[in-house]
Amino acid sequence: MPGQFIATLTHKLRSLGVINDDDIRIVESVAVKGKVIGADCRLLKENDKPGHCCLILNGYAYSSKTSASGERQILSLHIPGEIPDLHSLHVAMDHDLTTMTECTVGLIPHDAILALLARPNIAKALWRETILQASISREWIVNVGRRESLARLAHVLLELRHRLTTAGRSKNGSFELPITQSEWADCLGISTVHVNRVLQHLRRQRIIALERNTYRLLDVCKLVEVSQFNPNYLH
Amino acid sequence: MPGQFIATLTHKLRSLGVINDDDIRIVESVAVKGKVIGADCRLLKENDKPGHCCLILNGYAYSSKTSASGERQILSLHIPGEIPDLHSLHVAMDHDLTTMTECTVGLIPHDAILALLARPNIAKALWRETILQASISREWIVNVGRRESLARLAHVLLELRHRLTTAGRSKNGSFELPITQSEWADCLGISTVHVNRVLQHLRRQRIIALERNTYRLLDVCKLVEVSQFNPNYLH
DNA sequence: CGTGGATTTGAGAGAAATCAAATCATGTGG
DNA sequence: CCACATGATTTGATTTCTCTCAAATCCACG
Repeated sequence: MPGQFIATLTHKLRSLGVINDDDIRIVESVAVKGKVIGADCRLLKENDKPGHCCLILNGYAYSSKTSASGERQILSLHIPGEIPDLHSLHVAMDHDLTTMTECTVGLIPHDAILALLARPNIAKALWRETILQASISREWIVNVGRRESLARLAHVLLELRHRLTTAGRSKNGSFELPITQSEWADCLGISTVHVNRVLQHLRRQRIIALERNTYRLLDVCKLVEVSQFNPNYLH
Repeated sequence: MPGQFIATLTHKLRSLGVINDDDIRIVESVAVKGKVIGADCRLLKENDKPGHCCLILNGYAYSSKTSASGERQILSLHIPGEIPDLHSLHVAMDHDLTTMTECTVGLIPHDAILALLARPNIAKALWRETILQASISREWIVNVGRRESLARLAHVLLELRHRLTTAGRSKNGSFELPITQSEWADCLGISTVHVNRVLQHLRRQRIIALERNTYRLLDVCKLVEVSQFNPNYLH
C-alpha cells in the first residue's frame, strides 16, 4: 500500500514540472501513512494547524467555509491525486476540509515536505500546485459572481469532467459524483430547492443524465454554450 | 528610484518569512525596472506570457475576467507592495490585470526570480505569497456566493481597511479608493444600479462616509456585524 | 460650454429564495 | 419482512431581492 502513495505523489510531481531521478529518490524515502476515512468526515477544520498534508488516493473531498449563521460555501472539490491542504504547511487552515465519500488518504508529515523543499525542482512543483489551485478558485469566483444558476452547475460539471479525465477517472466523459443537492447548493451559492429545479431542467432537456451517482454529460456542446466554459484556467 | 523597489521587495519578503542577510544581498542585485503607468491601463491580459512580474510600488490594480458576453468579474484588488502576477512565472495568465489608478510598478524579470529561487528562504516566501493570495480568493468566493449585497460591499471595505493598514496606507481606518460604482459591481457580482443603492444606504445610516475617493468607515462594528468579517483568512 | 463618463432615480420584470408539505429512498430494529 | 425513522428529493405557492431599462442629473475636462 505505501507504494501506492509514493506512486501517486511522484506522478503528481511529474505532472507539475521537471523532476529528475535524484528528486524521485528522495520522494521515495518519505514515510507516508495511509488511512481510510469514512464519508462526510471532517479531516480538518478552520484554524487547525495540522502537522501533515493529505494526499487523496481515492475518493472525493471538499473545502468549505461555514458562517456563524450556518450558511456554508463550498470552495472547491478535490479529486484523487490532489493535496487539498498543501497550504497548511505555511498557514493555519482558513476553511474546513471534509470527505464527500469514503477516502483513502496518505498523510505526509510537514517535516518530510520541508525536507523535500531542499530540491528546487520539488519546491517549484509544489508551488505550482498551489498556483493551479488558486487559478481554479478564481474561476469559482466568476462562477458564483457572474453566471446564472444553470450555467454555474454546467460549469462545475465541465470542470470536473476535465479534471477527472486528466486524472484518468472518467471514461467517455461520464463520471461518478456522489454529491447531494444540498452540497450542490453550497458549491453554487444557490438554494437546495433551486438546485433541484436546475437539475431537472438539465435532465428534461437531455443535456445530462443522472443515474445513481453517475453524471453522464449527453450534450457537452450545450453545457459549454450555457456556461461559457473555457478550460484555459486549468492549465 | 530603483532603491525604492528593492526596499519594497525586501520588506515584502521579510513579511513573508525568515529572510537572512545573504538572501537580502542577492535580492539587492536584482535589476528592477521602474515604470509609471496611467489609470485604467491593462498591464496584462488573459493568455499573456509575460517575461517579468509586476511589483506595485504605488497605486491600485485589479485582476478580472471578462466573458464573451462582456460581463466582467473582478477577482481581487491589489495594493502597493503586492506582486499580483507572481503566478505568471509558472503559467500563462488566466485573467487580466488592470490599473485602477496611476501606478508605479517595478518590473522584475522572470529570470531574476528564478535565480532567487536557489535561496530556499526566498522560494518559501514567494510560495507563501501565492498561498496568501489564494486564501483571499477563497474568501471572495464566500463573499459573492453566500452574502447579500450589503454584506458583500461591507466585507470588501473591511478587507481593504485591514490590508491597507498592514501596508501602512490607512490612517485611522479611512483610506483612499478611487473605484467607480461599475467596478464595485464587478467586484461584488451585482449590478451598478444596485451598488449605488447599497452605497446610499451605508451613507444614510452613517455607517460609512465617502468624500472624493476616500472611504471613512464610521461604524466598523456595524460593518463587521452585517458582513460577518473575520480577518483570520488574511493571516 | 459642450461632451462623455459617473451617479442617481423610478418603474417594472425576473430570477431565485423561502416556507411548507409531500414523496421517495435507505437503513434499522423488532 | 414489516414498521418506522431519517435524510434526500420533489412540488407548489408566495415573497424578496436584484436586475433591466430608461431617463435625469451631476461632474470633470478639454
